Parts: sequence; structure tokens; C-alpha cells
Amino acid sequence: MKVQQHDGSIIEMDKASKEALEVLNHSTAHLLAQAIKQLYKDALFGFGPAIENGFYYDIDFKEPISENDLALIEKKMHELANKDFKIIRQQLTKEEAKEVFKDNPYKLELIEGIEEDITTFTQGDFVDLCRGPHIMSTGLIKHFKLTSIAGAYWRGDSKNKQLCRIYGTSWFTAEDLNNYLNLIEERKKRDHRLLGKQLDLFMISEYGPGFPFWLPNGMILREQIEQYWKQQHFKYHYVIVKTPTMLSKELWEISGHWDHYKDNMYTTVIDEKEFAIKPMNCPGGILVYKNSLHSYKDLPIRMAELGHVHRHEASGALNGLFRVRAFTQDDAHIFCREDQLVDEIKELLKFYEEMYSVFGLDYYIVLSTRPEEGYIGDIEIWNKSEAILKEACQKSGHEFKINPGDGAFYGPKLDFKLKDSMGRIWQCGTIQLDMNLPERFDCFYIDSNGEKVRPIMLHRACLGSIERFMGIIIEHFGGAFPVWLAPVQINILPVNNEFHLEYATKLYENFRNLGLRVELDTSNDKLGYRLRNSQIRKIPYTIVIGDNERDNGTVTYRKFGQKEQITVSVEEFINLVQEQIKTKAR
RNA sequence: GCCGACUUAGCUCAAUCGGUAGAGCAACUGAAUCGUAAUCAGUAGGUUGCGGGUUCAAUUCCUGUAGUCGGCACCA
Repeated sequence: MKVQQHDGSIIEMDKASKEALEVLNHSTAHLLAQAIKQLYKDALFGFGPAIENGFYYDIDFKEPISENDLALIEKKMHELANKDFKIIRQQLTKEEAKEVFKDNPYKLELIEGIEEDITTFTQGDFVDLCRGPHIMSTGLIKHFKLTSIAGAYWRGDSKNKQLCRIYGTSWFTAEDLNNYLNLIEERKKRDHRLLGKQLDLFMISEYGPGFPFWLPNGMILREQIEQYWKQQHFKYHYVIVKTPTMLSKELWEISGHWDHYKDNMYTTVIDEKEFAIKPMNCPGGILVYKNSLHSYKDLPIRMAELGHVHRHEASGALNGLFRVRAFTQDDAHIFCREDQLVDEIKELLKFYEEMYSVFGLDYYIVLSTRPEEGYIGDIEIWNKSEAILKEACQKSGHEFKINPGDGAFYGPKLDFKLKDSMGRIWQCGTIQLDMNLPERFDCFYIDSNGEKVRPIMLHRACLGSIERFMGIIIEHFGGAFPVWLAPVQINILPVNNEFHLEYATKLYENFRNLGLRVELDTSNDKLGYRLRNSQIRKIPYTIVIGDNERDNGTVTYRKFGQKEQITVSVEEFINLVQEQIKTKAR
């Protein structure tokens, strides 16, 4: 496939490559604009780039359009593509470009900002300001679909006018397009909001938008995760605390939250005194640190808290468990000496890797470094800690990116990003160096000379928010949880309630006494029906008890998602299940 | 918060031009007692999110409001 680039050169591209697909999608965005120009004469165009698995175009319509109009636009696009217009690159001066786009304030604004050569790409009577690259003619565009319509601010700034954004996806073959659309459908079935309803894990009431309720099944899942979390913290020498949900406004003034975060905080007045519900746990943690005098010998102090925080998020930001207004941070604050910082961070990376790998989650890390201006703290500590964070990332063997200058004013940070079932990226873990709060709260320890010294403070959350993390793993496992997490681990189905119930009940009691989460299905429905229910509920082990099992003292089990039936002794079965729980096997 | 769409039984969805709400599953009752993904029959279930308006008549049209969804902005 031939592709024309910004500089006018024409290169050969492999259709199987990611780059080629990007060019195709970008050119499809232009085709979309060309079609819209013909259907809606007054429409003005903003940006129209390729994105992962597709493209979009931002358009200012005189009359708002709706999703129903997409079919018509699509039809027009096919019609234009079939005419196989040559896509012609042209290089213009700034003045020439301004003349061409004189009726479009958006493009004029862009032209004003372009320093390099200005190029346009023309197909038929449609000209677009664009740096390319593009395919040679529209005939190559055949297999595409307009997927959705949305609002988007011009240049991503909420102060600007909102344009209409049309999303689409374009592929080289009908098969690729179909595969992609099917993939989207399949992914929707893993949506944690859907599974949360189907498996009775959680609910969100209209009386509390963004405030999730945990149902009994979800609560089991949650407690297993928290239990594991506590074990890990014991292993890594943390202490665990609990700090109050609501604290006086004065505290938030000292911490700086009142100045920077007030709009997102829930507040109340009691006895004419202002209070705020905590949006973060750090100030509470610091008060605990300051509750006693610390020697250099006591450090590092690793203080963890499952802290329930409330943040008034914008209504449009809410999204199932991924974005809520009340969530539990698996927070920790580490107070250490400067000479301990390297080891602490290395230890943290190891800790995180262990936590995520148990769930089999794929993540990537983003390192945000010192901002150019407005940072506080010693530049040497910045450089040193950035170097440590970077080195730790490299050694962890995980994909990582660097966001230069994107650190908070108080310190550099590592963010751990996980993907949901739709490929959207969510921040979960974070490790942040804080050179600000210890100063504001006048934290110190006593060194070997009896002098007061400021400790280094690390904020860290590994799962991030328990709620968000659970959303991620619900989708990750598609609701079919490993035995250690499954709300119900074993479901016992007697073939016949008259002849097999006694043995089945004995097994039930036996398993229950061992602490296994077991159910006995004594309903009078046919076996096939009860088995089907067991599978729909994604219960890891379904046991069928009939004459054979009763007479031989065995169980016949079927694992979720598998067809085979396996008969083993009761002991063997118990060992199997307990081993899987112990190893957290997936 | 902004743009657009949606909201009907516990769940998933129907209801033509505005004519007075229907199905499957689940629940309940009864019969059937059955060996690996849906046994049969019956019963009950609704102020169509909520408020206002137009109309002889509103699930349907208009309007306000709440919530949800897809994006955008936000996520120090």
C-alpha cells in the first residue's frame, strides 16, 4: 500500500502494520468530513485524527444531529469512496492557507499556530488542512462503520465551544471490521456493571449516585481481597491504622486541601464549627505520626489504612465502580530517612508486583517527573528519587512511560495503570514522594545527634481504590472468579432429593465446617436445570450426588466452563479445592 | 458540569398514526422425581423514573427534573 507523507514523499507500507491502519483511519476521517460537507453545507470542521482502532472528527454543525443520522452519512461515505477520488497533497504558504480556510475559524486558529510547512490534502471538492500521511485515493476505504456521536470541547478546553464528535472505525477487510465489532460486543458482556447485576455483587441506588452498595456476594469478594491485602502488609512490615472520616476544616487548611480541593469535598457545620469528610487519608496519617516522638531508629514507619474517602465528582464522570463518590483507598504513608529511600522504593515495586500478579493483571507504569516551575523541595532529592523510580521501573521488567514535568509540585510519582474490558485505562496504584506535607505539619524525627530532622514521606496506594480495583477484576475474570475469591465455591446437586439428600447434606456440613463456601441445591428442578443455574452463576465447582457417589463415598464434580465430569474421593476433592485456595490458583 | 441518547413488571425487552400496557425469564402454587446447560400447567406481578402541560384520550407529543449510558472536561 502506498502512502503519501507530509513532505510529499511516497512510501510503501505493509497493510498488516499498525501504521498502515492508522493512515487508513485518518483518511476515513477525511472521507467522513467530505460526506458531511456535502450533506450539511454549513458544517465547520475541527480536528479529525486517527485513534486506537478508529478515528473521529470534531464538527460544528449549525443544526444538531443525532445518532440516527449516522446511517445516512455512512451511505454518503460509501458513495464517495466508490468514486475513488485521488487524494492530492498541496503545500501552501500561511497566507494561501488562510485564504482557502477563510470561512472556518477553527482551521484559521490552527493555521495561526503552525510553524512548519502547511499542507492540505484534497479529494474531489473537499480540501482539508492536514499534515498527513494519507492513502493515495479514497477507493481503498471500504470497510468502516460510524460507531458513536458525542460532544467534545474545541481543543479539549471546557471554556471553548463544544463540537460534535463522530467516532468511527475503518479496516482493510470486511473480516477485520467484523472481528473488531464482535470484539466490542464480547467485551460488553464482561462489563462489571452488567456482571455486578447478574451475579448480585453490588448495586448503586438512584438515592446515592456514585455511592456503591455491596451485596452479600460482592462482600465476600471484597473481604477476600482485603484479607489478602492485610497478609501482604504484615509480610512487608506495615502497621495498620484507622483514621476518622470527618475532621475539622482547620486540618484541611493546614494540609492545603481546603485551598486546592474544597470544591470536591463534602462539608458540614456542627456547633458552628466547619468540618469536612476526608477526600484523602494523608492528614489523618500525619496526625498519627505526630502522636508520638520518633527516633531515627524507629524509621521507616510504614502505616497503612483502608481509608473510606468521599469526593464530590462531577455527575458526568461517574462510571460504575470505576468512578465513584465514595471509595476505599488501600493507602499507606511511609516515613523514612533519606538514606532509606532507595530500599523503600525497591521494596514497594516488589510489593506491587506481588499484589498484581496474584490476580494475573497486566499493567504499565507511568513515571511523572519534576515540573519545570513551581516545584518545592531539594532538587537533589528530586533527581535522586526520579533516578530510583526509573531504575526500579526498568528492573521490574514492565512496560513504562515517562511523563516529563507531570509530577505534582510536591514530588515525583509512579502511577500504575490497568485496562478495563473495553481497553480504557484506569489509574490504580500510585507511589508519590511528598516533600510538602511533612513541612506543613512540621513532622520530624530525632537523629543520632539529638537533632530534629524532617522525614521523607511516601504516599502509596497499591490497588488504588478497592472499588475500582474490584471493577477491574470483575471484568478481568469475566465474573468467573478463582476459587479463593468466588462467592460460592461449591454447589452440591443431589440427583434425587429422596435418595441422595442425606449424603449430600453430610457433604455440605463437612465442607462448611472446613470453612468452604458451599451451597446445597435442594430445589425440585431437573438436574439439567440446576446445573445450568450453577454454570450461569459461574460457581467454580458443581458437584452431582447420585447413587454412585453415595454408595462409594465419592463426589463427581464439574469445573466451571468445562464439560468433563470427574469422580474422586471426598478427601481428594477437599485437598484439590484447599490447594487452589491456598495458592490462589486461577 | 457540558453535548447527545435512554428510562415500561425483580431482570431482559415489546406496544403501528396518540385509543387506555404485553411476552420470555425469575417469583409463587400444583403435578412430574428426573445423572450433567431450560419438564409441564396455573397464579400473581405496572400511578410506563418523577412533576407539569397539550388533548375527549398520553408509554407515545411538549416542558421541567432525577437517574443511567456514550463521549468531552475534571481526576491537586
